[in-house]
Amino acid sequence: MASFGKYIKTEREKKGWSQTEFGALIKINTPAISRIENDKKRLSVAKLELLAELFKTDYIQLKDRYFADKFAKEAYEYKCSEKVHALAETQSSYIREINSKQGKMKF
Amino acid sequence: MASFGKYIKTEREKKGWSQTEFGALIKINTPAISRIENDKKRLSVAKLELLAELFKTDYIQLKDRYFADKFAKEAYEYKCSEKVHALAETQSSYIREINSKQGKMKF
DNA sequence: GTATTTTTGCTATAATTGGGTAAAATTAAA
DNA sequence: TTTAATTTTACCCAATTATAGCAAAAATAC
Repeated sequence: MASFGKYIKTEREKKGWSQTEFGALIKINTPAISRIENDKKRLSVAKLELLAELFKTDYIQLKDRYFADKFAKEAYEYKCSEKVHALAETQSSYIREINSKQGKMKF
Repeated sequence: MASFGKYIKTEREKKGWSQTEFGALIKINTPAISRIENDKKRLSVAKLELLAELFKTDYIQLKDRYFADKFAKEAYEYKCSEKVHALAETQSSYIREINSKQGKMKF
């Protein structure tokens, strides 16, 4: 699976939009689009909903893809072991569990 | 598996250190230790190596634990699906693959 | 060779973060 | 219960990180 940036590039091209046209739709200027597509900069999370609409794709899946890419890059940057995502999975289950029992999150 | 903050608290107590004593060793003041143990703030990544020494534990494993906690919290905060970490795993493999083929990372 | 599209450099500003001080609250000990 | 030690809260700040924009260079298409 390609990076999130490459995914955006591919989908944008499928739609036949230039970076400038696409940028106008999602309200980001052309240089920023370029940097996003080349994974030099990250699309802000706030734009994901609009992005899903523009690409006519499922928002939740898009968000998962976005964060998966983010986590993978961070894990790579900090030289985490291959086990880190499995551990994160365990940790997520734990968080879900304690938050279904008691009410709130405290972090 | 408990949060990273609770892990620190547990290990600190095993050593019989007060937050202040532990803080002196790791060079962070007492209130900050409290916030870290209660998952209100995050220990800076730069302290992980020293932390591993103090706790006499493996640095790589500690780092994995730290990032697993970070990823899990972020996934929870943004309401990612349970699939996100598995996706991240796939993404990590992809990054490792392209970086063993070509030389550098560009992100 | 010109026009369109994409990328790079640089800059300004907003947001986040890790940690600091002082003081309040809690817990333990006398 | 008073005092002493420990932990937590409220508020603040410096430094990094992110966002976003313009101008101009580079690349691609026509």
